[in-house]
Amino acid sequence: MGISKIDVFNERQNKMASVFKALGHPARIAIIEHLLKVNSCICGDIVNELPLAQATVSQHLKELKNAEIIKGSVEGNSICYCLNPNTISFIKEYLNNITNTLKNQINCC
Amino acid sequence: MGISKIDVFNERQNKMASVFKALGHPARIAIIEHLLKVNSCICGDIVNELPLAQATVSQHLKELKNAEIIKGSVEGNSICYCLNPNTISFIKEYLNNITNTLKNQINCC
DNA sequence: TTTTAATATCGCAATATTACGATAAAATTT
DNA sequence: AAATTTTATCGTAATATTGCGATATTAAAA
Repeated sequence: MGISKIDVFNERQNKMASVFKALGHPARIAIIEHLLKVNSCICGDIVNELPLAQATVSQHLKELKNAEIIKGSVEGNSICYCLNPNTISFIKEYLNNITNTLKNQINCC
Repeated sequence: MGISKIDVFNERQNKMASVFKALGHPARIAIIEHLLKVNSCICGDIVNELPLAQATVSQHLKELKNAEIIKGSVEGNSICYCLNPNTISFIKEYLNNITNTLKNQINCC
């Protein structure tokens, strides 16, 4: 017991959940906001920006990369990170669908 | 160790993370999609729609309610649930800000 | 080639989440 | 009032996440 029953949900549901889950931690939100703030790709100063150990930041970056929320490319002896606009758009589209469906809906609450 | 360091991040970051976290489980995505599918509020048949025990569904509903993603109101001896459009809009705005900032950004990845 | 710098991974402890049976609570029906 | 229906909560086991020190890896610099 206690194991997530991801096999009983469809692929889209699992995909959406995993993207949202990746966004569901303040450290990862902070990473995203830092990437936005510097107005370019980041090659190497993310660790210094966060009040977390290097190993921890690396783990969070990995999760954001797995969810394709950020992209990373090797640049010399550091790695450049930036947001993946495709995934942001993907989430926005999902939410737009929700909003559009809600518009035509009879709500009692 | 291992405890989330939510105290070192700002309020907005923690708020965003908690909303995304609430969306970060396929069962909760399925609940949301079911609420959309029936095209109205749901008074009582969520449990039968999901391949999960009643206690588990109740727990997921609670999390969605805590994150203000759904609203619930008592209706006779059942409870009516529907999506909270405000929270959906809140998330969309956050993502719009990201997209807008990305537009003016020099990306190297 | 050795040193340095930047990231990633391992291993572990602490904590959180997930799932569900059992039971409680509250309103409806009989 | 007793039975039924609906939802919430408790307790607990299984699993997942978080955080970090230690260590590995990889590339640049000296």
